[in-house]
Amino acid sequence: MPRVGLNQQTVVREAARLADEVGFSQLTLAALANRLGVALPSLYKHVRGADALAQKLAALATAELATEMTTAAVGRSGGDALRAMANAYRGYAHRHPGRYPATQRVPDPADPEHVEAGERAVGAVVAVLRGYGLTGDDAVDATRALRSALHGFVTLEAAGGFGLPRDVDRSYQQLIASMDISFRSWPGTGA
Amino acid sequence: MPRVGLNQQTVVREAARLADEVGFSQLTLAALANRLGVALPSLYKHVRGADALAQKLAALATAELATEMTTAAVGRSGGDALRAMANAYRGYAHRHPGRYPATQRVPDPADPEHVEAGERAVGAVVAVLRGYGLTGDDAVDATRALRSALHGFVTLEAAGGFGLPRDVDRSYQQLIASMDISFRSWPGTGA
DNA sequence: AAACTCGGCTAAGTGACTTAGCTTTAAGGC
DNA sequence: GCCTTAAAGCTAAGTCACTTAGCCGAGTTT
Repeated sequence: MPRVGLNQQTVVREAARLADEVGFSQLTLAALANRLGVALPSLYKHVRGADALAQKLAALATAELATEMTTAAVGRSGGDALRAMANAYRGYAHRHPGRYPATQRVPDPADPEHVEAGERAVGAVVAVLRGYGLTGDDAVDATRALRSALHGFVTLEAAGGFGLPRDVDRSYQQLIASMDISFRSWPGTGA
Repeated sequence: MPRVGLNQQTVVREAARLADEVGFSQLTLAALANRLGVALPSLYKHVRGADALAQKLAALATAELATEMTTAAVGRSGGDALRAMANAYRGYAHRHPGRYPATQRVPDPADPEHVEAGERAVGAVVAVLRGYGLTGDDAVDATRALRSALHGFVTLEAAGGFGLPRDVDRSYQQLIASMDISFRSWPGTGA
């Protein structure tokens, strides 16, 4: 039997592609093995199992998302940076519907790349909020608020929770605009 | 063999209890059958299968959540109503960690009770927003924003995405306060 | 060329869901 | 009070996904 020449990276990358096609919850080792042209148990030479694959996929997707968020915000500030980053966030979820859910997995402390990717993602948000003068506790609260809003919107949208998809773009822009207003007069700032 | 005397309602109610104990994703027909004192295939006399059970559980949980949201907001208005409803929302998710994820399933058009429950939940939000003078397109956008924020926060919190759980309560109150500010000067209102 | 590593394989076991088909309970008609 | 019958329970068996064990040959190293 000729060797296919897999390694962990090729396996995880193909898993990401497959997840985007069939959905994260439909990602199965059998389908992945089939796609890679090997028998299913052969995958265990490269990943420790289904859960470990999901974790590695999370690390990959989180790193990609963090990069796109950072890139979008660079060279901008305030509402401009916020809009760019928020649109990058939702754009990633749209382009990678299978990878996005993976990013919600809490980083594995045993995987430095995963931890670093998570820190970069949060760091991108914190950097944007610093442009609003938010630091310390306020930055923590505001970061959580922004993450909640973005993640919640994208998740509900993906789940089909918004009825007709017609005006979803506009609703998202309004959400961003409302967050912009909130951050300018953040509750804890003046009081 | 004496009959246990199950029906669909008892099965779904027990599934809800079990889900709260072991988690929605760990809810299994085998465990449920064991809990009810019957063999696994016997459950098929009452529910059509695992997916149908999840849908019925979604209908139950959505109805409960809608009731709690409505009850919390009744007799209040503006920021008062918003705070009460938001706290009821998160409170339900805390008290019923297994049922809450079920509420994210889009209502099954073939299940009138499920559809009605979903409408009541959205109706509760819309009613609160009417207290801010938000109607029409603005109400649609604001409803989506509020649902996104609440759902996103609760989901990230449940997933352990907020690091130390110490100040999560305060962050939630700040989120609500920021939504209150947003709704008072909703982006689309004045412009 | 021999040896060794390692990436592939087959075989086999577990747990979850599902279907098919049988049995027996319990209710209702006669 | 018996007989019929719908339905609630059961066992048996099949599918699918994940996992482990252990074999074998390809490719590299010496």
